[in-house]
Amino acid sequence: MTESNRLSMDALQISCQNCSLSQLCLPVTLSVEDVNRVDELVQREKPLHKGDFIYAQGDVFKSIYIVKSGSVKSYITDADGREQMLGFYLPGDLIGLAGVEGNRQRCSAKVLETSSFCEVPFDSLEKLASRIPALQHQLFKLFGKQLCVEGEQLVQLGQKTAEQRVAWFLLDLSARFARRGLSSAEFYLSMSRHDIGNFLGLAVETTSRIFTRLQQDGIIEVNRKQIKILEHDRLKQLVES
Amino acid sequence: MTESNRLSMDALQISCQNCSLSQLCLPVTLSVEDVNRVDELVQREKPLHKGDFIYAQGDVFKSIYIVKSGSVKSYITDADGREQMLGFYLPGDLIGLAGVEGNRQRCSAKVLETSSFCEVPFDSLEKLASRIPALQHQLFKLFGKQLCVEGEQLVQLGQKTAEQRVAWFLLDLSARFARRGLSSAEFYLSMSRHDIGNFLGLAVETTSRIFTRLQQDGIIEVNRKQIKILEHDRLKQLVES
DNA sequence: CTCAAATGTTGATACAGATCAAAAAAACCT
DNA sequence: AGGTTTTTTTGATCTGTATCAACATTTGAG
Repeated sequence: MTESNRLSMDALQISCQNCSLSQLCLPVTLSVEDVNRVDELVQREKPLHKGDFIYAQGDVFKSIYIVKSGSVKSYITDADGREQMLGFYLPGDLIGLAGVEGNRQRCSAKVLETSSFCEVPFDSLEKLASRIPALQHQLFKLFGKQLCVEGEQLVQLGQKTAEQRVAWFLLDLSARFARRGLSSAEFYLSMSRHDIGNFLGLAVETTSRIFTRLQQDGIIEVNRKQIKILEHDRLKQLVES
Repeated sequence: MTESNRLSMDALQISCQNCSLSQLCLPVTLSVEDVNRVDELVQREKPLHKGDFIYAQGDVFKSIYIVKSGSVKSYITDADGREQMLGFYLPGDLIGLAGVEGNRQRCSAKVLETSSFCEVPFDSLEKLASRIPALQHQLFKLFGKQLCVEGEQLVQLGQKTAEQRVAWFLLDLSARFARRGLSSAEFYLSMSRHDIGNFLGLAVETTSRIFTRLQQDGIIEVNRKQIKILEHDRLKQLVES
């Protein structure tokens, strides 16, 4: 296959029109022309690798990003250098919205495994949004969704036991994989135990112990980073009890 | 003073044009005409009293609200009935943004003391925003700001000790009062110790003890709900240590 | 004004989860 | 492949904060 061939195939494959993720990041009835207008804004860079930054805390805010493949973690580093995980992002998820305020990225976004992205310059997107009401509405909804996600996280950190937090974490991921057409019962954790613990406000050791305990109880099966949920219902019970 | 007199004075007083809070909720250079267009959307209802709901979790999302006077708490009630405080709102603060997602209020907003509000129907605001780019931009920024606020909260809940959380809480309020032209050193807490504890992920007893300890250490002076910050710097040190 | 209910404070105790320590397992180099 | 580093697991101990209990204070209702 010649280089030009590959390029044209890529160009064909990569457009919002036929992107399987568009139901996640553009779940709105935009006309074909409108989708194409959005599509024209999208910059598709080379894939990034594990440990690479999409952006770092303090960077000038320019674009938002949509995960096309792979996964990403975002976290805040506070005054005394400690990190607080804010979230993990899967294909179709949007990253960087909080940056609008103050024109600076409020957190760092680091790639957990080789991943690719769509980059959308926010000022262009804004301009387009004021011409396409449905797009504007969609953007507001995406902001609102992010607020809900963080609200749910606050509930977890504020009230739940270590076991409940881990159970919630697994169920949340499970549901998110399911929405992407992947197995809700068996999946791979691209983030470290340390990251999971930090995200949930727990020490690494506690996180590890809970995984072990859930396995001993026959609720999940853990194989390193591969997780199998054996008893979805009991996991759910744990979270709500 | 006749009834009609009072009404007209109210009408005069209450407009975005001359509202002292507009720098908080509309901090953007909109033209006089544009501000008036926003103003036309604003519904100003009678004040609500302590314990009244602005909206309850699950209500259909219709409007966003700006606190004009008084204060408000917002919280999520989860499956097993426990509440998690999401935030406290002061004059100029916006409430209800998270509701855009799913068209339902994601949390309840309850009035902490007699308070008044501006209600802005969101669909009208959206329509106006697509005609006024600066307004659209401002709305995006307000969403972004809310995301930052919640991100900061996650850092607090995830990493800090009880003492650090209370110190942060006091400094945060202090700064917010200051931005409203009120004293940053002395203020009134309209929320209960229970609410503060819940917000910070602490038991009431712990919260109360920390207030006492901070007072014993000469850092603050507590008189029931009246707080005086004596040593702003030591408070700041606590948060960052 | 008086009593009941709600809110706040203080003390004693228990325990979940942090921290310390060390070994085991994986991942990463060159 | 072999050696180094990183990540994960497991065990022992410690501690901050929750919980339980009791009392004090404030608020609110009639």
